[in-house]
Amino acid sequence: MTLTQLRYVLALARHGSFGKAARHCLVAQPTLSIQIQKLEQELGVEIFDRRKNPVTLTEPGKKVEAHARRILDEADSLLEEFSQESGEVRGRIRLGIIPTVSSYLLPRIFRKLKQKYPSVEFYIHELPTSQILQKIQNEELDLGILATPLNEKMIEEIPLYYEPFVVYFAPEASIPRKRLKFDDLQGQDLLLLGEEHCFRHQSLKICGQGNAGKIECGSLDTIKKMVDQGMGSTLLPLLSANMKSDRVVRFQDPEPVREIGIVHGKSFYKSRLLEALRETILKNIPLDLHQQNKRKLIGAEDVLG
Amino acid sequence: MTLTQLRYVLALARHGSFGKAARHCLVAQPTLSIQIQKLEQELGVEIFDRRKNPVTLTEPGKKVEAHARRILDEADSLLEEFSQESGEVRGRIRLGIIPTVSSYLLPRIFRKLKQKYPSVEFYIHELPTSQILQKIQNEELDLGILATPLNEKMIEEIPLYYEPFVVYFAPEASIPRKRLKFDDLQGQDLLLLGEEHCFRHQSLKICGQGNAGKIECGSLDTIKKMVDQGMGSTLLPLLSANMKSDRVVRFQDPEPVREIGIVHGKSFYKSRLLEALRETILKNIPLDLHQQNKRKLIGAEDVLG
DNA sequence: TAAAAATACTCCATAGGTATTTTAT
DNA sequence: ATAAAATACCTATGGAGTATTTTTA
Repeated sequence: MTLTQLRYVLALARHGSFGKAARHCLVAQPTLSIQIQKLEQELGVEIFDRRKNPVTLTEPGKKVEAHARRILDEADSLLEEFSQESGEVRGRIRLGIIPTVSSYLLPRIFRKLKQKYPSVEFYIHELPTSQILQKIQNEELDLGILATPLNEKMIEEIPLYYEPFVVYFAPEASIPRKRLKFDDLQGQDLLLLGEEHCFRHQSLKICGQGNAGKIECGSLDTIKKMVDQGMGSTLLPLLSANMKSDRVVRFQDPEPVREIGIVHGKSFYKSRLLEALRETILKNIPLDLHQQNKRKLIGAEDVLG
Repeated sequence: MTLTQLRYVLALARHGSFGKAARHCLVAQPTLSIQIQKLEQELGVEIFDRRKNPVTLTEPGKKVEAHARRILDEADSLLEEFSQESGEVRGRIRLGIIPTVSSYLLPRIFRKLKQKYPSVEFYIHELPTSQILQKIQNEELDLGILATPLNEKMIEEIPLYYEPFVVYFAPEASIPRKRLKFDDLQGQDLLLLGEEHCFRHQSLKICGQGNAGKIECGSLDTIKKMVDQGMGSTLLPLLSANMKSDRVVRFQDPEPVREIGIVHGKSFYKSRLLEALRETILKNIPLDLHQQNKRKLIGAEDVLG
């Protein structure tokens, strides 16, 4: 039994599929498969029911998972308390990041990143998805943070988190219920970002092509101000919304979410930097964004901004 | 960080020396050294102060140890709950065991051993130390359980537990105090086992050669009966004594103990069987025999029975 | 017939072993 | 001078990778 195997158990229990769990653990699917098998052999129990989809914990599996969680919580707290990132992380990293993530994610992580990895030079470019991909292939950028999955050959994806779409209502608007149903948006006139933003296209997937408003804005902050002026309502990504406002309303399950991931070219060596970045991000966003859970994934394919 | 490394931390903290800890972990000393170093590197802390003798936990080291204990407790409880000993342990084992251990240890473990490892044939021979060693070298026995350390070349030793010597007083005897001092035995006429028992020689190390009694017995059970008849007092190994009797008295620290260990010839492959046996024994003796702690070790060298 | 898990193999990092040197008492 | 820890070097287990086959919805 190894700590790694236990981490795999948690990941598989969370994500319900060997492939997804493997991607979240930054390993290949067979690696995770084999390690789970080995643990099952050692313990002499089937931990997962592979016939079900998504893959489910068996009854003894639930006990194993509970133990694993306690073990890893304790282990992580030890690593937390000390943990020197041994070989100091250094180097240069050129990062592309889409605007609807950038303004709300970077403030949460930038300071900590700088102080934890002072020997890393960060170059950050706020760009739409299409340009990020292009620059990664030209090796003008090392990493991108954007909405996934893209299913682009030549691009490696690593999922980061799942960000719910929320609705931001105009001051006068009547709010149908505390947790919106999917249909509640039909007929609403929504304020949307311009064509170059993938968030616009994802929003349209949610509310239907019909109600694309006549106004297009350049940034979410502009949109929010216009909503405040009563010019209409809009969809926002959760991290950009003021969740304390009673005009910000979430959806019922299955809540629509977008997946935010890190991408890199095939040539990019899996550096400690990537793991450091990923870790820092996950530590500084609300816990419930870590997993997809029962939420409905609004894909990013074919809607590159 | 691995579970193994954490086990090494606990062992080293317990035993205070890399060599001893390694023996208790069934690995070589450099193996343990290196793993401790690696963990220290990863955590960026000195866990142990190697200048001290015995090796001591540093301040941060104490925190690491506390974490490690919690992690391993949880991990062991998981393994306890399931753990299939995967590749079934099978085979034949010829075990020699000295009489002063045999009668009191075997009843504690034999039933459990049989039911946990039904495919193992146990052959058990109650013999004095010298014969066990001889038969191991002739490959007539696979393992021996006896008092260690022996420092015999050609014989591998693995420590098992540390068994206090206690005094069993005759019914009329006056008992000097609740916890005896080392000197309290001087002048007492002790009943002792015959020459062939190493326990006799160890007893004499404790009470001085002077007071070897005139009576020599063949077994501890005989001795106990004679003590009950008022023929004198004696020393007993803790596991053979009825600790509820108020005529059984322990020593103050540093309490004298004998080390009981498993030995085997160099050719004996380290089988799962050995580990199984060791584990079963440790699980079925009082916890405070597991470590030497502050007790005074009465060696078995030069007093082969 | 796709999508996902399992299998086959190859590779390499590293835990573990033996022999030896260094260090501290 | 002796005992213990560290170091050097080797071996081998097993974690991880890619490519492929098997399975199931």
